[in-house]
Amino acid sequence: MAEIRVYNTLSQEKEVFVPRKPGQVSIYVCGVTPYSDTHLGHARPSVVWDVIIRFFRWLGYETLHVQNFTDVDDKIIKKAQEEGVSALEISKRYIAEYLASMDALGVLRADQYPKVSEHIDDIIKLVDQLVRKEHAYSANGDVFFRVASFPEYGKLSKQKLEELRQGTRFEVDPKKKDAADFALWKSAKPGEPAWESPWGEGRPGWHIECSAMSLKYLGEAFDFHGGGNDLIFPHHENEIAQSEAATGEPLARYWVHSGMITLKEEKMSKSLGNFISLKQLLEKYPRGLLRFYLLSTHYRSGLEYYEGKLEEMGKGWSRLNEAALKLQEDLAQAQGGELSSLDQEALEKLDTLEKGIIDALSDDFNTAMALGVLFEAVRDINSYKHQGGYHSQVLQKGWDVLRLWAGDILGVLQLEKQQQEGLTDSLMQILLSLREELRKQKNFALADQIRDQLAELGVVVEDTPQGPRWKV
RNA sequence: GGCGGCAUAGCCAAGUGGUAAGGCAGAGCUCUGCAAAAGCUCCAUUCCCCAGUUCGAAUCUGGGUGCCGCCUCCA
Repeated sequence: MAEIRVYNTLSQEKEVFVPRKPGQVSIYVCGVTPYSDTHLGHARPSVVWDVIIRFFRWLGYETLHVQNFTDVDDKIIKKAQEEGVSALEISKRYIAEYLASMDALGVLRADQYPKVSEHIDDIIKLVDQLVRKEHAYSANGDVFFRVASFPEYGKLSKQKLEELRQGTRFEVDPKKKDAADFALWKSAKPGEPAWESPWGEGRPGWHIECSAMSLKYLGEAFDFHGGGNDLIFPHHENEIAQSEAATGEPLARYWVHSGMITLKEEKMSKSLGNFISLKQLLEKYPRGLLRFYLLSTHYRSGLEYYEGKLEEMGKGWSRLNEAALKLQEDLAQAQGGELSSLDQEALEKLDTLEKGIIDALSDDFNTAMALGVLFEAVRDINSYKHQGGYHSQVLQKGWDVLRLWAGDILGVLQLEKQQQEGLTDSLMQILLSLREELRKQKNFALADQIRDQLAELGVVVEDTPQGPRWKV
């Protein structure tokens, strides 16, 4: 089994991955607060973790993937009040929207999607435990985490407690004993969702849900905790404090954070109002291209989005996709027989390249490099065919490599023709065979007219030695 | 102000001590009725700047400069 190296935000170094339990990988990825449409920024961690999980499975690991929905939150409540519906109704709507978008992106479903609203008891128990251990205190129905009681506070974000106290830009809640303390439980305000608790009616603060739910579904010291790097502070820092103060065990072994998507060099976010809706992108671009774009840069780097970016990337992507598509067609006509030196050489190259892909993904999930190697494979395969190679073993190997890595693991291929009924296919067959007849009769004027008019509809016809192909 | 990160060709982007992957764009050629697709060749003596360590640095150290993120809800 290949050695996996992972950059751990906690140690700020690449570390060799050693699972908590041999052969098993446990993963908690912070999900979304469902109060508005899913945007491109949300797609990044989802697709990155999708690839990581697919890769681990290919390596033979059993994976357990938990992703939460923070469905009790100020923004949801506000939205609900604006629309005059219940908070639950809002979160339900946007959870469905989120899952539909992720399905459309080809992201595998998590094993569990725990919601705050369904884990109030677990949260209360955890808060209570922290209060008993004097890591937390109640004040007029609120409960705060006593940051000073956890000496390692700041270890993830590399913040010093003193700096944090000074850096507070907001008015400090006078009920807090320390400016850096944070709420575990908030007392109920009129008209807001509230639950009974030992401290009176109220609801959980942000952060505590992830501690409670990750503990419940994954236990202590699970393998990976992930999310966008904007969650490092305060969210993940506070999770660590809560969980580790309560259990005395590490929360997670490896902290993996993905970079932000920026728009005009500014972070894409709901609060800035500069987000690109995922739903809109999915209507406009193929799923495979979207994933190709998201995976074209290392997951920790920032990724710029701008109008026309997908079009630019589309040219490269379609070369990769077309190569796979053609290979699939070629397989039907492939020939067997003895392997020539050309065949032999091609097989060896493909073998080396496949190892390169595995190495790239093993080294901190370097999808950008894996894609680079896949392009080399495409060039080699095309070149092989250009030289007259047609051996089934080689074509099969090429197809296997592309299908597995570009297809099954990275998920950037789009092999099915998009939005295309069987009827269109049949009609195109008729049209193209007629055009072939015209070309045989050297009636190029008419043949070109057909091709040009199809092009106007967005249908591209290519005349190849194996006959005409078409694509949208 | 504190913390973290980044700076590689016109653009996107790998590369963490051994002499610059890959993609797009561009130039030439092959194939082709023409086109498209595909292939071949070319396209960074050089990696923001300045010092240093080293036989050797894009890669390590120190100092600049610029940009991004976090410190407030955020993927």
